[in-house]
Amino acid sequence: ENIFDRSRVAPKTPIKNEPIDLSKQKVCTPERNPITPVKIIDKPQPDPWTPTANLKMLVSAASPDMRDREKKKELFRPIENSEQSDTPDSLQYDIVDDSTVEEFEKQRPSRKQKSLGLLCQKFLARYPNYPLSTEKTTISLDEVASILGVERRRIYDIVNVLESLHLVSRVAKNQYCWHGRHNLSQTLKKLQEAGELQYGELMTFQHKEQELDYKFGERKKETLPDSRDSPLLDFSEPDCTSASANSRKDKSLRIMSQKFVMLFLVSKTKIVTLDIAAKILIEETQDTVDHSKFKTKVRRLYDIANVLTSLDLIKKVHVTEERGRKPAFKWIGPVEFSGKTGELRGHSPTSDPLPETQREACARYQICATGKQRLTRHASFNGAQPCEGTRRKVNSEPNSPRRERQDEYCSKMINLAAVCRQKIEEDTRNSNITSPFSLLPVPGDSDFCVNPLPQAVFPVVQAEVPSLSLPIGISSQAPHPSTPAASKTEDGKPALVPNQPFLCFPSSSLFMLCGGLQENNLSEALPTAGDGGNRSAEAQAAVPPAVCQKRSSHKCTLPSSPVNDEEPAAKKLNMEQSDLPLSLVVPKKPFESPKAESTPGSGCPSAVHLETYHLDLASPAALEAESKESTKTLDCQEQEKRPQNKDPDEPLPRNEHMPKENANQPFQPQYLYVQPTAGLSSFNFLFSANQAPSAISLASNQLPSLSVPCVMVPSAALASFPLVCSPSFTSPLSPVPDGSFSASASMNFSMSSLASTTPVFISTTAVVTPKVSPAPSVDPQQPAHPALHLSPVLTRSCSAVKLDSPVCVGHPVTLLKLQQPSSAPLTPKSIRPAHHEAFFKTPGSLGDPVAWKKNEGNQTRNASSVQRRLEISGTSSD
DNA sequence: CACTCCCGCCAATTA
DNA sequence: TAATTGGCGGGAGTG
Repeated sequence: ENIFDRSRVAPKTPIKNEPIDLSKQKVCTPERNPITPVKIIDKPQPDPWTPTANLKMLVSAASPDMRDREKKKELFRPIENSEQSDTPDSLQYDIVDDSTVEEFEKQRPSRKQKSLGLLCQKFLARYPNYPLSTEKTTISLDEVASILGVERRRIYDIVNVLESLHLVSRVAKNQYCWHGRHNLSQTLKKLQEAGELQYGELMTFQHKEQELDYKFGERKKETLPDSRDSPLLDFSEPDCTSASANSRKDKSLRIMSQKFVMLFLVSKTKIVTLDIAAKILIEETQDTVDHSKFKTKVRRLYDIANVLTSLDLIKKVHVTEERGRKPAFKWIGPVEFSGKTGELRGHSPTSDPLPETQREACARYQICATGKQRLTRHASFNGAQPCEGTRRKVNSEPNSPRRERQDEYCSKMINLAAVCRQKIEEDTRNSNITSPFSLLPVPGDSDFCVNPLPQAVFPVVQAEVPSLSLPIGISSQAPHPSTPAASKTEDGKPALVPNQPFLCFPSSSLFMLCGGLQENNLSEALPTAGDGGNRSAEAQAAVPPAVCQKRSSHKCTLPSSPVNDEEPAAKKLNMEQSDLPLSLVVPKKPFESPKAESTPGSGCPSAVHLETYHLDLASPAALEAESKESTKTLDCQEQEKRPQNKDPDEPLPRNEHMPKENANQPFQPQYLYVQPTAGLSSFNFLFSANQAPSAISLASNQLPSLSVPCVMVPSAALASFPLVCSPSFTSPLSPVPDGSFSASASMNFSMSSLASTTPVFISTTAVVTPKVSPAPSVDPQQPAHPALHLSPVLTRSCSAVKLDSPVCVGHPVTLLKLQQPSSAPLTPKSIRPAHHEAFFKTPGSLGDPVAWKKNEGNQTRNASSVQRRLEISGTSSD
C-alpha cells in the first residue's frame, strides 16, 4: 500500500528539473522505503490486472525488509553521491518522470514498462554517473532486484552489459561495485583500439577462409577474449574491481556487448545494423548461419542495445536499404578519444567530439574480401608495429605470436565480408546494377543515409558498396584475367602497386576496403603476395607512409615508417594474377610520411607521395598515386610546384593540420568494390569519399597531384573503366586547402573527353549509373580526354571530407568509364608516383609511357590496354 | 506479419 | 548440494 501511495507521490516529486532526483531518492530511501519510489512507478498500474502484478505486489511487500536493511546501508550513499557530484544525468531522471507520467496515462502494465531499457534507466538512476571517487557504491543484486521489482535475471542482463563497459564490477557474489562513467572513455578507447586491432588485423591477414571458418566455429568467444577481452575486462579500475570477475569465463553477454560496442567504434558511420552485428558476432558464420542462432543473437543484441541506449551511448535508427529498412543503432556516445592513448580523459566522455576522433577511428583501411574468395591479407602489422600507438595494449606480443587471434579475426572479418558481400550481391542483383547508387542517395540523415549493409558495421562496406555496385552492372562481361600484366600478384594475394597505394586483390567478388588500412599491412602483405618486382624503390617510398598510418596512426604518421613501405610498394597491383578477379587497388594513404622525400623518380613523384601520406588514410592518396601514374606527366608540372613545396613543407604542414595521427586516422577511406559477377571485365575505380583525410593536412601545397584514393579494378572484359569518386569529393567543399576535397577537386578531373561515351558520373549524391555500359563505345584512345586531373586540392580536400559522412551518404560519385582495351589491369608496378602530375591511366592507356614511365619507364604496362588516362589535376592536360 | 524482447527454464559455475 | 550466473529460445506484445 505504501508503495502505491508513494508511487503517486513520488513520481511526481522527483521532478526532473531539479536535482530532484537525488533528493528524492534520498528522501525516500532514507526513511523507509528507500526504494519505493522507483518501484512505485511500475507497480501502480500493474497491480490490478495482471497476474504478475499480484506477484509483484507480493514481492514488493515482502521486499521491504530486505530493502530497508540494505538500502539504509548503501542506497543512500549512491544517492548522495549522485547528488553531489555529478552532473547527474538528466536523462535518467527524466526518464523516471516520464515513466511516471506514463503510468498515469496508461495503466496497463504495458510491456514497455517492463522493458529492459526502462529497467536499466531506473537502475542507472539510482547511481550517479560520476560518483565521487572516494566512495564506492556497492550494488546488491537482490536488493536492486527487489527494489526495481524484477527478477534477478533481469538485473544480470543489465549488470553484465554495464560490466562490459566497466561501469560496474563484480565484487563478490551478489555484490557489484558501481564505478560510474569515470572510466567510460578509457574503456571505450580500449575497446576501440581492440576493435581496430581485431578487425584491422583481420583485414590484413586473411587466411583461407575456409580453414578459419572451421576453426573459428569452435572457438568462438574465446578468441576475443584473448586479445581484447581480457584487457578490457581486466583493466581494473582502481576502485572496486574484484578479482572474482576475472575468474568468470567468458560471459557471452559481456563479450557480445564489448564486441558490439567495438563495432560502433570501429565503424565509420557509427551505425550498425542488428543483423550485421549479429552475423559478425556469430562466429560461424557466413552464409550458413543458422537461423535460430541468428535469432538468438539478435535477441541478445536487443538486450544489449537496450542497456546501451539507456546509457545514451547509442540510439535506434533505421537504415533503409534497398529492400527495406532495417533496424540499426547509431553510436551517439563519445567517439574517439582514441587518439591519445595515453590520455584518458577521464570522465568526460566527450573528450573529442570532433570529427577528428572519428577520423582517427576510421583511419585505417580495412579490407575485407568476402565470399568464397578470400580476403587478401596483408600483413598489417609488421610494418605497423612500429607505429603501434594504439595497439600496445592489445598485443603484447610481436606479430607472429598472435596468429590465432589473427585467424580469429580473420575469420570474423571474413564473415563480415561475406555478409556484406551477400548483401551486396543480393542487392545488386535484385536491384540490378544500376540501382546501387540510387540507393545511396541518401538524403539527409546521416543515419539513414547509410547504406544498408555495411554501414553499420564497418564503414567501409557501407558506403562503398552501393557505389560499387554500379560497376557491377557493368560487369557484364566475364572476367577475364586479363592481364597478365606486370603484376605479379600471386595467387590471390593482393598486390600493391609500388608507387601508388593500391592493392590488388585477386579474385574475390567483393572487396571491402575500409579506410584505415594501413599501408603497412598492405605492404607487408603485398610482398608476400608477390611483390614482385615491381616495387620500385621510389614508389615504395610513397607507400610506406601508408604503413605508418595504419595503426597507430599517430605515431606512424611519420616518416619513419615509410621506409618499410617500400616493400609494399613493390607489390603492385597487378591484379591479374588471377583471372578475373578484380583487382582492387587501394590507394594507400600516403600519409605523409616525410620520407616521401623526394624520391627518386622524378622529383615530382616524390612529392606526390608525400601528399598522399598526409592523406594517408584517405584514399586520396591512392588516387593520387594512380593519377600520378597515369597522368603523371601532365600533372607533374603543375604539381611540381606543389610537390616541391610540399616536400619541404609537408612535414610541417601536416603537423599542423593534423596532429598527425588524428588526422590520419580519421579518414579512412573506405572503398568497397563489388565485383559484379561479370565485373571483372571492366576497370573500376572507386574513390572513396571519406577517405580523404581531410584532416590530414594536406596542404595544398602538398597536394600533389592526386591524392585521391582510388580503387581500381580492372576488368578485362569490360572495356570500360568506371570511376567512382566517393562522395567525399563531391562534397561541397570547396577547395579547402586543408584537405577537404572540394568539389573543385572533382572538377578537376578532366573528364571532358570522357563524357560522352564514357560515362562519368559525378555526383554528390550517389549517382548511379547503372549501366555504364560496359563497353563502351568509348574509345579508349580517345583521347585522353579522359584523363582526369585531380587537382591537388582534391586530394586535400579529400581528407577533409571524410568527416561526416561516411561514404554512403551523399557522396558524390564520379564514375568514369574508360575502355580498356586490354584487360590487363594496370599495373603500375613501377609506378612511381612521382610525378607530380597525377595521371590516371587506365591500363590501356598505359600506353603512354609517358606518365608511367616517367617514373621509371620500366613499367611494363604493356598488357594493359589502358587507353584512357585520366588526368587529374587541375587543369592540365587535356 | 515483422519486429522487439520479456520471461523464465535450466545448465554451468560457484560457494 | 544449494545458490548464483547467465545462455537461450518460446512466444507474447506492439506497430
